[in-house]
Amino acid sequence: MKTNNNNKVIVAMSGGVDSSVAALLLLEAGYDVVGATIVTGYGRSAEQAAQICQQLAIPHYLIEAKSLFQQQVIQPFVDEYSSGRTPNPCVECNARLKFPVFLPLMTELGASYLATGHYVRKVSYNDCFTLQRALADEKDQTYFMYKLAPEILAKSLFPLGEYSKNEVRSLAVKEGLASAAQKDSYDICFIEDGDYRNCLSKFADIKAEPGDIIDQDGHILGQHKGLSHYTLGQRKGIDVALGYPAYVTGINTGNNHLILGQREELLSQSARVNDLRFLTFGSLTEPLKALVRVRYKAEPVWATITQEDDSAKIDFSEPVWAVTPGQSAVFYDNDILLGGGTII
RNA sequence: UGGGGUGUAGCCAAGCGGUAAGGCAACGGACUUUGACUCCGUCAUUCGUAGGUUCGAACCCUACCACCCCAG
Repeated sequence: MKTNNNNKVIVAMSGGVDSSVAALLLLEAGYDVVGATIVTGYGRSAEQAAQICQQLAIPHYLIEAKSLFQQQVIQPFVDEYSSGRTPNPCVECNARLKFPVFLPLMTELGASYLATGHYVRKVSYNDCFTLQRALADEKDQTYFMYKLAPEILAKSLFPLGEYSKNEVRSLAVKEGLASAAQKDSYDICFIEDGDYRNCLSKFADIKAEPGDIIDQDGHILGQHKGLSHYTLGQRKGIDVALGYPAYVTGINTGNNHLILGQREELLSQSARVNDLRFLTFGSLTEPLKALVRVRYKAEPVWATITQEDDSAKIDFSEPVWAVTPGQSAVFYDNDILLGGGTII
């Protein structure tokens, strides 16, 4: 193994501002910085990342991961939609691809650390490493990171945790980095035109099978374009005018029905999750009271989490809107990430 | 066929002689490292058609057309 006090760090470089500045900050802090970019075949090309590395005078490596990406991210994404759930590919990508894929290179180069441009802070809690929400709370990305393996988290560095987006951007400008003016990336990275629906059929032979749109009482309101076009709580794109805003309240793959209803019908007092993960302890021997976020950018809600094997029941202290199977429920102690699970 | 009713944007719908509310949907934008939600903006020179009355009509009159209901 490498010496424990070497300060070689691999920075995951996307070519955007955030990862560029992460590399910059580590250089300034005296780390031995190496840049590396994952090639998935989607999203930004590696060219800009290479250019940034050149500017920073650091080596740049490419990591080929096309088929791994297909297998670990895209396929599960498609499968989830096929079964009427709504996947969160970023959570899976972080856990299964974005971080693990660097491990071989770390070994090869003898690097001690892996750094990314995520807005999160690594902290110790209960003698474990976990994440604290970013100082700039509105940019926080801990929601997407709860499935990170502890051994990977132990080696990770997140230089941007204390910075605001504006600070990061002005650092890039000040340094004259090529990414300084780069527009932020939004939406799923492998969806090119911003609409996942158009791509679903390209990725796999997912059958867009039209069917009935019905209300609570079974009245037919219209025709849907295939259940994978919809998610719980969706209002837009249904093309049904009821006189009041209508939301997707149910997706029934059994009879291929899309169920519409009023907003209030989507409130739930509890939820179940599986694939339970805790970063700060093994498992729950007694119910845990914690703040729970049911989606990225949602007000956290106090809840009681009761573990049952690999799954858990979550009882909310107040009704939560549109708890959606396939999405993640993430647990916090104030701003400390405790863990999470996939809503079923 | 006789009697009654209704025809306003994609859907629902106000308007009742003074120069087209609103809701839903749709579209555009903002927000956003998931899907969503939310927010902002846009959306009938024209009221089934053709005439007529009037200074002026979606609103009154006439005819025609369409649809609905009740009679048969």
